[in-house]
This record gives sequence, C-alpha cells and structure tokens, in this order.
Amino acid sequence: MKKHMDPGTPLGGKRISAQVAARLIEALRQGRYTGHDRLPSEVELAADLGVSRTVVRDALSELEREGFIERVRGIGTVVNRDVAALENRVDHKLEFYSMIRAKGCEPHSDHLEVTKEAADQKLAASLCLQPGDTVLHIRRRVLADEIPVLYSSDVMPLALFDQEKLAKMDLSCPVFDLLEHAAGQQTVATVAHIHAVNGGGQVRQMLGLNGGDQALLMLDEVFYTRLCCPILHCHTYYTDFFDFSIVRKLM
Amino acid sequence: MKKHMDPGTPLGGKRISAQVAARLIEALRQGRYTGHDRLPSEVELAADLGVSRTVVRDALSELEREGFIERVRGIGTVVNRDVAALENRVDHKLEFYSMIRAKGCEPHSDHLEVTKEAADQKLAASLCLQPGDTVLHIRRRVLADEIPVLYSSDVMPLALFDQEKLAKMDLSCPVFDLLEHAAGQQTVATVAHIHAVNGGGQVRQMLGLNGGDQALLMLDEVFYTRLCCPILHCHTYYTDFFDFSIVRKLM
DNA sequence: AAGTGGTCTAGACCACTTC
DNA sequence: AAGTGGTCTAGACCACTTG
Repeated sequence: MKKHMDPGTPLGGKRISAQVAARLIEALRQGRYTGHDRLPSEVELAADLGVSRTVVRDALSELEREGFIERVRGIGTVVNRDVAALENRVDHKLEFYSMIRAKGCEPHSDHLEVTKEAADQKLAASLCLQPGDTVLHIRRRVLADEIPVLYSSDVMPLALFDQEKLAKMDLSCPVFDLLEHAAGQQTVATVAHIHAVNGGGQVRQMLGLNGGDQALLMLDEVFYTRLCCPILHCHTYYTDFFDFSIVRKLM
Repeated sequence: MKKHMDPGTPLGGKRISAQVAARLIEALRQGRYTGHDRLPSEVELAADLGVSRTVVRDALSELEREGFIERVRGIGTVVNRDVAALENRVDHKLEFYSMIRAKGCEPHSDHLEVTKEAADQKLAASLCLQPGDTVLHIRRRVLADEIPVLYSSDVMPLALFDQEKLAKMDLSCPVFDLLEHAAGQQTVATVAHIHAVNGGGQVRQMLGLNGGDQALLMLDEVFYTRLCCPILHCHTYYTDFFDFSIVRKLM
C-alpha cells in the first residue's frame, strides 16, 4: 500500500490544507468562481489535488471561517462575491502603515511620547497587574502624507521587557516589534471595544480637527499572547480616512 | 466490534461535538477553568466523554474560533479569562431588544416609516438588482425605556416577498421576521462597514442629540443568505448606550 | 437514485514543550 | 521520554437537495 502523505509539517512550512486554502483564496480573488457560483465538490477537489477529503474540508473550513464561502448540505460550496474584495477587516490583523500605503499615501508618525507610569486600578485589572505596577506608555500620531489619520496610546507592563534590549531599540517602531524583540512576546488575539467619540481637545488638536465636527472611531483594545496573557492595552482614535470592514457570522 | 456512534444527526438535534462545545462554554462562563488555567487534554476529554478525539477537536475548534481558548502545541488548551464575559459581540448576532433588556431597560420602537422606492445604482449593486428595481424601505428608531438609542434604515428587494403574506404582517416587527415569514429567507452572514459619524440633522433629532456633541456609531451592512445572495442593506446609527465588543484573531 | 456537505470513528505520525 | 496539540488518511453513515 502507498505510504501516507507527510502529516504534521511545521506551521511555517508547506501544510497541505493551508496550501489548498491559499490556492482557493487566490482563485477567488482573481474572480475565478465569483458571481453566484460554486466551488467544485469536496470529493472532486480531493481527487483533483490528490489529497483526502479531510484535507479539503480543513481548507474549506478556513475559507468559511473567513467568510469567503458558505457550505450548504445537499447543494455545495457557495462563493460570496463580495468578501474576497474587502480591505481593512477589523476581524483580521490591521497594520497602519500597510493600510495607508494601500490608499496610495506615504505613512509616517510623529509626536511620540514615551513615559513610565504607575498603573491605576482599571488598567492593572485589564493587564493582570497590581495597581501601582509600572507600565510603559507610548503615545503617537500617525499621518498619511501630511494628513493626521490616527492617534494611539499603547500601554505595556514594564516588567515584561529586557531593559537592556529595550534601551537599544527605536521606540518609534510599532509596539509589536518592541514586544517581540525586547520582550519575546507575540500577540495572537485581542478583545476590542468599539466606540464613536469626539476625542476631547487634545486628541482633536493632534488630528487637526479643532473647529470641525468630524467624529472619531475609537478602539479600546487588549492584546493577548497565545497563552492568553494580556500584555498590551491600546486606545486608538481613527479619523474617517480609513474604511473598516468586518464579516459577521450570525451564529 | 462495537457499533459506531450515530453520526450525521440533524443540526437542530443533539450533535455530539456541539454538545461538548456547549458544555465547555457553560463551564467557562461559570468560571470553572478561568484564570490562566487550562482545559484537560484532548485525549483526556475524549476518554471522559466517551467520544473520539476528533469530536473533542471539533468542539475545541468551535471554542477557539469564538476566542474562548487558544490551543498551544506541546502545552495544552489555554483559557482566555476575559472572553467568556463579553456582551454585544459585533462578530456575532446582535438583537436590539435583547441587548436593551440585558441593560435592564424595556425596549420599544417608534417613528416607523415604510416606503417603496426605486433603487439607485449604488443600492442596486449592493443587492444584486437593476437600478430602478423596487425596494422596500423601512425606517424606525428604537428606544430603551424612553431614551432613543438607535435609528435604523433597512432596504430589501420587494420582489423577494410574497405580497399577500407581507400585507398581513406587522411591519414594526424585526426585518428578519419579515424576511423569514413573508419571503422565506434567512440571513447567515453580513459584510459591515464601521463608521463614526455625527449623523446629520434628522438622525440627530430623532435620537434627541441636537445641541449635544455625542458621536454616533454607524454600521453600513449587507446581509447574505446561506446561498450568499445579498437580501438586506441596513444603515444603523447607535448612540453610546451600547458597548460593542469584538474578538479579533490576528492571523 | 445520485450527489452534496456534515459528522463520527480509528489509527498513524509529526512538532513542540517539559521533565 | 512522555505528554501536548496539529495534521493526515481511510472508511462509514447521515441529512439534505435535485432530478
């Protein structure tokens, strides 16, 4: 009998179901199956690609989770024509600089403020600290060309960091780089609260909105490591420069 | 040899993996595993519950998709202490009336406006119609006790409906009931765009905000059937009465 | 009756973490 | 070495839709 296919390939490697998923997503983005069209059946895909039906189902589960398709018993796998084209999905990773470049602008940031402060009770609770523990507070604004588009305030437990490494780093880099390189931590999920606000005088001034009546979208967000430990609390104020989208599954 | 467990039970029935998932979620909500605690291992759960590891993994996949847990190779299944307590998750179904009751208020709606209009090009595109096709337009505001908390504008293709059934219905009911009972359609997913706005004079007046400077959260949202057909376009303006949350997976 | 996706079992091997 | 989750195969039967 033929040897089984290699299972358990490393995550960064050539996981078969991920390959299949990526291939299908790419096909969708290029409009191969759009309209009210359907994908080939699971058995057909399995045969075409020379893998088991389970692999195909794993790949399709990925696509379904992301909203690209719906699977209907007795019917088939249906494509959502609109989802593949979405940008800035709040349910995915958001990278300020990429988002700005995607709109044809050149991103940069200024008004950087780095302080070490004592955590108040509320903040301590959200980051699993004791009130009074020291946190690293980084505030900045980000601009697209010369237009201010967001203001952010990031808070991390100072104890997380290797102080020597931290001292050597450029604090104007994304906080995720700080966490990764000076604290050895990665974030994999967040809990965010979404608000529409005016932002108060200082934030509005930073964003050049004093005098106008433009509302701001504010995300109040805690980031977690893969071990579900909260390590970052962000407040981010966005102008209407960005168009955020989200795919909701009504379960 | 022992007979296999019954597979393929109907969706509304007693699907084993869903039972396991529900049971685990309930345990999490009651704080059984919270803290930085872990769930029992997959093999252990499988043995405890008398099912295959696949069933357990299916259930855990569900929990992971919803953000309740993270699964870490070589470590185990870690619980996110904060997610189980979340309310009003934008990545789930939102029911106005339940949300209002959950805050201890009594919901009702008024200022209902029902019209039949011709779809402009933009609207037609979002609902897969021809420009000029007739749409059913329903506007209303919703109050918590006597406080206005949201204003919504819902648009559906008129052709979808059985006109006789529609005529018999109470148009002040949720649009989802109209779609289900007069058009035989259910929505399973949406694509939403999130904006912070002021809302303009009419909306602000409806929400009793003229004079103040409170910003509004606006969701511009298209609803799809399980066959990925767009059947409903909503614009909803929320005051800060609600606190919307979302779990983001950074993939 | 035939074809579709949905669920489940059983068994195997892999990669990662901890001891 | 032992234990964890991750991936894959193979096979079975079920529920739903269509002809």
